[in-house]
Amino acid sequence: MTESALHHRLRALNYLRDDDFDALDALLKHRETATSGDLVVMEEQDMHRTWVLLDGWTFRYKSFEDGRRQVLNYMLPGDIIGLYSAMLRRSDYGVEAITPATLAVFPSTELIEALAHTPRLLLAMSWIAGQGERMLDEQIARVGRRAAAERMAHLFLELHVRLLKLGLSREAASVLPLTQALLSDTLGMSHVHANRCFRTLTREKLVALRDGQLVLLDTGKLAQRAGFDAGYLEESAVPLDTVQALKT
Amino acid sequence: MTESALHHRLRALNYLRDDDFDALDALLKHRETATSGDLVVMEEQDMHRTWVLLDGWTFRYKSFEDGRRQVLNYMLPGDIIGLYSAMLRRSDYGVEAITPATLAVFPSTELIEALAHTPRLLLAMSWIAGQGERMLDEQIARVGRRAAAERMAHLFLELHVRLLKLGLSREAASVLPLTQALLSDTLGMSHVHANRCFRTLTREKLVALRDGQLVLLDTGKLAQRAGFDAGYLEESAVPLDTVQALKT
DNA sequence: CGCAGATTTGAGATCTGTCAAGGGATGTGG
DNA sequence: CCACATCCCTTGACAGATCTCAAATCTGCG
Repeated sequence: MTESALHHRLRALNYLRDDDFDALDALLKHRETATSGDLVVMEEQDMHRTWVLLDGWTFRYKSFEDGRRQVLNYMLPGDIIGLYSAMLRRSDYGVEAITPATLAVFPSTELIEALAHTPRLLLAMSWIAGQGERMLDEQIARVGRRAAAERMAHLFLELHVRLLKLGLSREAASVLPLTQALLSDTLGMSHVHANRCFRTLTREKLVALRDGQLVLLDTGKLAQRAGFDAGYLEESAVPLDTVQALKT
Repeated sequence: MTESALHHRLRALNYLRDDDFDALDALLKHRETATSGDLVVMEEQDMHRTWVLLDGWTFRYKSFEDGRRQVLNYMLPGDIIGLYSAMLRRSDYGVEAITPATLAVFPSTELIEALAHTPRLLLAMSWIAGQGERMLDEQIARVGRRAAAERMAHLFLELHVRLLKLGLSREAASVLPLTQALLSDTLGMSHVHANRCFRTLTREKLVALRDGQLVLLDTGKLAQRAGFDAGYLEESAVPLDTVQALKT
């Protein structure tokens, strides 16, 4: 089994043991693939499964009866989809693939069982869940309290930093597989206004469309433009005394 | 020890045993009180503790350098503050009491330890975390994709339904301890506009200010006004097969 | 009484949405 | 190869929503 982004992320925690990883690997046996536009999770669908995104981009969203849609967050390799599936009867959200994607999928009950027997893995999963919640917090603040163009620049930087941490991008720039319609649904604005904001950033030479791809040109200036502080993305190690408690 | 809102909430799950509750009670020994306006958690503060709100209202927020502020969610009795504290070095958010409040407080490491030894409690806590995330999701959709007055009506209903479930309100109406400034920071609008939306709802006889208190007059019409669907607040029981996995 | 905080309102500037239309790229079927 | 459809990006014009600035009222409190 190849080393997945999740493995890499967990290994950085520096306290999981081989048998913890064995328990994880046992979950990740079954694979699924999705192509761009495929639904991984349908809204209102019964959720008995959990996914680990191994490769590709997906996003989680809610849609309204009248067609409006709100993107909640983006999931990149190493992210977990449906961590709470075992606890929730139905999903309130949908998950769709942006790029071709590979996922590991398993019954949520198996996750619960695994966590119940490997407390260090439990700690690690909680840490991942905590990371996810911090990004949801920031999405709320972004949509609620930032100006439209700053919202966009801020989102770009969040994704850039996440890609950097995953080794999927270079320091200077990132390429994002996002359409302006998707951006507008993420940032809570019309697609026309999303285009206006994007064009503004383009004229400022901060971003560009090259061969139909969204390219970040100057992440430093973007950060300044957005008032971006990557603190909420820091994957700080767990304090040692917390780990001590789990030396079974 | 009196039966807390958290106990009541967990008891409704119908699968926790006495020893699970014992483990919980062991955590809840130490109490804190806060008065209106007190900070329970400071932004940027080191977080080694977790709180269980026993009584009163608090809210969680992020603030910007320039004074802007975004409320992320409201916490009512039975809610947990800092569930991920053990994993995160610093808090990215603050927590402030709206009303006089009583909280149980304990080192986050104790929570981890307790969860590692009582898998059913782990499942229950994950369930609570899942509830919390569903409300964050809805807050994103509310702020991102609803019109201002609908945002407000929608928030009112979320709080009303939560109060109902807690037995802290009557079916017909609720009284909310929120100022319009706080509402504006929750809904992502200026306090002037919050007032205008509120006045609109007032003129429609859906809400009122009585003796300085925010009163919901007609939750049925409010729900219609907001396109409110309480589905995301349903605390559905865990499927039986999930629980089976934990019959140790 | 004076002060601080909360609510309320008006006026004008600015932001954002809707409607409408056009262009470019891509893919499919004939 | 062309005709056509589809999807995405782009722009202009106008209407409507929302923000900022400013000021007035009210309440509770010391």
